[in-house]
Amino acid sequence: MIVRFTTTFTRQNPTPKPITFSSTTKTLTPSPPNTNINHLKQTHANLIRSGQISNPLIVGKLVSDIALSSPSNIIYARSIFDRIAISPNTFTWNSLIRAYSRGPSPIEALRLYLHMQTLGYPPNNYTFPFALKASTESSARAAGLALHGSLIKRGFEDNDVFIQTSLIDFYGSFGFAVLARDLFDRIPDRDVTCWNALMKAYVRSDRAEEAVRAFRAMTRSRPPVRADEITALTVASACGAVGALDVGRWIHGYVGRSRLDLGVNLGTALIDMYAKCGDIDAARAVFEAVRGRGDARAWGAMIGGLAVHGFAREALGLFYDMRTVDPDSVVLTAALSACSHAGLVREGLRILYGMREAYGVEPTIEHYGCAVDLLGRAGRLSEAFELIARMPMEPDVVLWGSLLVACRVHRDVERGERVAKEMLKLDPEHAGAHVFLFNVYASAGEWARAEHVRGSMWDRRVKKPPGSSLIELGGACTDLLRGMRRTLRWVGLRR
DNA sequence: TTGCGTTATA
Repeated sequence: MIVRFTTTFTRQNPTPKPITFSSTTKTLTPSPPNTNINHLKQTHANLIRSGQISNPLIVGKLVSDIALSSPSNIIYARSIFDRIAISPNTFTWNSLIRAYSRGPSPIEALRLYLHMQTLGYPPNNYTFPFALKASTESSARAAGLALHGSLIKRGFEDNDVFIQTSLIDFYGSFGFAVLARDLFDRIPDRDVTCWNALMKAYVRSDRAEEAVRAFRAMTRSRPPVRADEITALTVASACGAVGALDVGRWIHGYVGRSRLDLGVNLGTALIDMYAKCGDIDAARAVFEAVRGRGDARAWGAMIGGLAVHGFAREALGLFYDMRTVDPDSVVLTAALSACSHAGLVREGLRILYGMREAYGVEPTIEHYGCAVDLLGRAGRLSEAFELIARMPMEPDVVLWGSLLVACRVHRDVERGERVAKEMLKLDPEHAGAHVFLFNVYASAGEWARAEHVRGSMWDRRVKKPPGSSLIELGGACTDLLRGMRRTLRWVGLRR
């Protein structure tokens, strides 16, 4: 195999160029993997010819570039790594750990991290951000905590902003906003990235108001820290989460004023923010500015936004308008949800059954869930059950949950009871399923069974979370009760 | 050689 690359290469390029691929491959990385990997294979061949394959620094870069070019190439990279005749250095280990941490099996990065140490290679300051990323990606909380301990012992906690940012992200991803904040406060020279990580930590801990507050603090900090696209995108998603339309509009204006590039990523975040805050016209306007960029995510945000605003026809029109962009799994979910909201059963089922062939997207449980919701809302409950029986995967609580709502709306007590019982098998503490069963038994006068359900709720300490509504008041969102109190204070009816 | 990144269902 290697020989074949070598001959191809020699025929095309009799005089191999000096090894400058570190800069060329960097620019190649975003291009489609098939073309990219051929270049990398040539580079690999070239290295073998020139004998530089035994240079650990150069091989490390090659391994890294191949592994990062596409997740499917990690195996190829690994095979080179495993064959390095002389012992690999820490750089090479880091490169592979980095690649795995961003690929489909980040846990492999943690295995390598342990492995390098059993072979006597100590991790350095570059190793920890990758290993922490791998812990975050694979939800390996214990591993991340161990890494934190290990890096403290090695004295990296206080003097490396990359490691500190990775730690903020790690704790933030588990919802430990206080720990993230604590780490952040101890960073002497804060750059944009660690501010961004802090804001993201707040968003992930359901404290989006804090994220917005942190953003304001960042703009006022000394020395000044300039916001970048990721700042704007994170703040926009925070605004969407709490419905803070005023701040959302302001960040949109800020993007224009500070000449930040409104690329697809930022555009997608703004579309979603406006849609979630109820300003669908503003969402449409942003979408028009970025729709030509050929990114399925922007389309997904727009189609989904239109669907929840009741513009199902427009959403589907947009979906069928996708010519140059291939719909991804999310776009198809959004299209199905549009059908669901508009009661377009046949259209939705056609999308579900045709998606593999038409778009090459394998239906997931989310797609089946939408279709079950679609049938359920339309009152076609027996068909919903048939679909569940035919699915290639086991139904989850979310899927049963949408069917339970449908059973309640269409007053199908018998099926509802079955669904609620299935849900309690999967999640014995599910509040909604308990309440449903209780109401069914109580309204049928079956007090013994109703009492039994109530007892089980008591034993499991299941509590139905109280419903609440949100309103925006003075640029921030509060729950309705708090908002009303504030309003009453304003008009002088309350102190 | 490094850290932060948006979208969907219920």
